Amino acid sequence: MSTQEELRIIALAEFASAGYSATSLQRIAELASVSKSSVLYHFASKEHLLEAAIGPAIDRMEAVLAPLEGTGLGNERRAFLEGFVDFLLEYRLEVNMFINQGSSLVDVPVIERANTVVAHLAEFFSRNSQSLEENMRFGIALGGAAYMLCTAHALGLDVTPATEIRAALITIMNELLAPVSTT
Amino acid sequence: MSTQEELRIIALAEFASAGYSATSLQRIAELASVSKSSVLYHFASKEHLLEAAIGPAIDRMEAVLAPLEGTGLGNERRAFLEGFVDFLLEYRLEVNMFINQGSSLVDVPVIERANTVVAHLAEFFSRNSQSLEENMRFGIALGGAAYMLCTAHALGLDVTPATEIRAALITIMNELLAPVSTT
DNA sequence: ACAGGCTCTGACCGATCGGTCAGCTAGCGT
DNA sequence: ACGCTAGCTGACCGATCGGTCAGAGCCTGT
Repeated sequence: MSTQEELRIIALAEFASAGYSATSLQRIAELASVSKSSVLYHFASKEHLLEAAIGPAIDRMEAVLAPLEGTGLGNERRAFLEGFVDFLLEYRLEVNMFINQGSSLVDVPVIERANTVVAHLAEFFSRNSQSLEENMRFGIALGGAAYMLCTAHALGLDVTPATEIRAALITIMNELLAPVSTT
Repeated sequence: MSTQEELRIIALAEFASAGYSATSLQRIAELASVSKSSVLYHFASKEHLLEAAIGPAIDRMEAVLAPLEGTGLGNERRAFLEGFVDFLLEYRLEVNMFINQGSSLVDVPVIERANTVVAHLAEFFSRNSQSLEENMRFGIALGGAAYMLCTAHALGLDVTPATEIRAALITIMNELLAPVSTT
């Protein structure tokens, strides 16, 4: 694995667990057994490193959420849900960052892009829900699923059997979103 | 309002929105229109300020979760749920901090206390659930409710009618926790 | 009038932050 | 043998961090 790719992975893990602003370039360099200068050789700045770390996840999220731009989910709801859950499972660390630091890292362009996508998602469900309670179901389902996955280990939850997790997540979220877009 | 109390409130808001490590004492001082030295006069250190800011919320959380230490919820489940939701609504900012920064602020004693309480909560539901899916329902319900409340404004959600929010939250969480401890 | 404590402040400290820069080294094409 | 480039480094920069300290201003009890 190239040094650049290794730095990307280490930075993502540290940004997600300790927080972006609490993670110094010095620490990333030490974890990768290189010098701080080397980090700044591969990535022009700390912000560029953040962008490289979470950019792919945002691209994927945009792709997953693209079908929502149309009139509605229609009969493809389950497929959308599966795609969304797969996204959560594959990009846990990045989602963890969006969830926990998305609001505090405003003014960082790449985070702004993630927030925009999430806002679109929220707007879609807000538009397709007919009451405050339905709207809250969306928030709990999506936020809760993302939150639980990211902090499960901190709660002593075992989430190793990925396929079982996936099936349970889809079932629960499907229930929560039941009233939405069944028109 | 005393300067000390004002600093506590300002610090809590900043810690919750921008993050603990991203918030400098200088900024808190400026928001309160006092000097940084004055902040450190009222609170011995940044960590003491954090403790003062979120300590009351942890006390309250411990009180709300105390009934779980026994054999189970029994027929007091709804009362517990209402107490928990009221806690979430009253201490939104503090809960936001536990959720978003609880894992990254380890080694700070007061945060450790909060994490311990949350771990107890998780352990209780883990013990009283009979499958992975039930366990995940707990995570989604509690985490999702807390998450949604704290970041609702960032998602464009309007959560001003507190009584309506409260009723909807209790309804949804009651559904999610339905299989748990109905024995 | 005066002494003492409470509140607050600016000057200052060492440490660490993100970032710059000149230069070292190894490999490779010619 | 030569020069060029990619990868990497230590020394260094100004800014900001959390925290210390001596002292100013003010209010109150005596």
